Amino acid sequence: MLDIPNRDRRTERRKATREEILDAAWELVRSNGLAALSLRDLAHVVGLKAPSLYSYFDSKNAIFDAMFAQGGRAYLEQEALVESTGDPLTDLKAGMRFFIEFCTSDPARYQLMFQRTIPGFEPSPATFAIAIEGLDRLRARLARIGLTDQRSLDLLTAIGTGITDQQISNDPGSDRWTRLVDEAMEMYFAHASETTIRTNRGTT
Amino acid sequence: MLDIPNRDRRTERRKATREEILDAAWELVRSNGLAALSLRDLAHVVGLKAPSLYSYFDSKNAIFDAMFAQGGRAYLEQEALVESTGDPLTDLKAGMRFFIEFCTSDPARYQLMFQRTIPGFEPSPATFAIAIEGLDRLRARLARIGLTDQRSLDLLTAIGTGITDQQISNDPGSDRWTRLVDEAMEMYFAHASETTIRTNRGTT
DNA sequence: GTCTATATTTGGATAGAC
DNA sequence: GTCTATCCAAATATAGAC
Repeated sequence: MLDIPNRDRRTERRKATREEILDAAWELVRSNGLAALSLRDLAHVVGLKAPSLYSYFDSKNAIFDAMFAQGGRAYLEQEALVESTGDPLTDLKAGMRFFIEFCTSDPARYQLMFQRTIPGFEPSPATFAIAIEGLDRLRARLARIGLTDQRSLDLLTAIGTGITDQQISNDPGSDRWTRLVDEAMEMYFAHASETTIRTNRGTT
Repeated sequence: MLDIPNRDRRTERRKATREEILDAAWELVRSNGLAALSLRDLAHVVGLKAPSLYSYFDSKNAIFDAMFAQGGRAYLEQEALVESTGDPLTDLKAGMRFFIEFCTSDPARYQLMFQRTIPGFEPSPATFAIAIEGLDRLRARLARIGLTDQRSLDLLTAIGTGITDQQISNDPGSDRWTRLVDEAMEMYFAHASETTIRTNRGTT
């Protein structure tokens, strides 16, 4: 018998280092902000010199792209765990609680994925597809609840991002706005129900 | 008769140039974004070289500070023009329409004043005082409508900033979210009224 | 007050030795 | 794959002549 036929240790090591780099990048952007990420700092954290990073990523934006993709996959994974009860209001609350928790728990990630504040960065098509998949899941979830018209969905996303932004901007690390989620969803649900009924009456 | 006794032409000219510079700065940040403002570009627009700006402002942040103050004064002026009818819902709608219009009509100004995205910039105490005055006016307006508890105010600001952010981020220059203001305020008002009544019943 | 020239810093990115 | 050395670009800010 000869040696084990090329169980690519090299590729595995390479992948592991890539993940080390991305982990360090998250650490840095969480403490210094997204805009402050520099390749020198990043390399230093993982014990390399800046040019060595180019063996793993083509550019700084390629690193942002990989981070965006990680964020998208995390969203899909966690979103799948949100359980449906069949009761519209309960499910609406749970869905919104999840979204806001996902966003506020990592402001740097939120900034990267949902606000577009890095000059010159756009996710690659492959990465963007992950984000689109996330939006589709959200739309499907709301459709199951009975919400399909654009106007209602827009109002809902405004409430969700409003709570998220206020929480991140004005009370980071606490819950002054996030604790309003359930109340906000009750308010919204009452309104949406009434509007739908009224519309149906008008149409029939 | 001698010459007119020192009607400080020098000081007036200086002030005029300062305003020219600030006008040019607004122009640049509106078209290129707040973060992209450079002193070279700015100087070029007003027909100067970069170092000459230091005759008018101590630093780049001093320019941002002056812009912030201008924004604050504009807010106070325009806010004073919003008329009160005495009808709570009508006034609530008008107040929120004003706020959202003020913010969305100039995203760069909104970014400067309400989001804190410029690394290293904080408004000076004098400038910040203008912003505080604006917040006080807002609080007074809502108190006249009958809204005083923090929770209700927080929910309201979340809705306002949510509509603003979504409009700016996802449909700039149009009205996909801003047109929802009246509906959102009806929803909110119905909820706030109900909550208050319920609370009063519980208390009495 | 405005200019030229320059200091200083800080990035991203590349070349080529090892 | 990693390094040293370097390039290149952009930006704020200062010094000193005029």
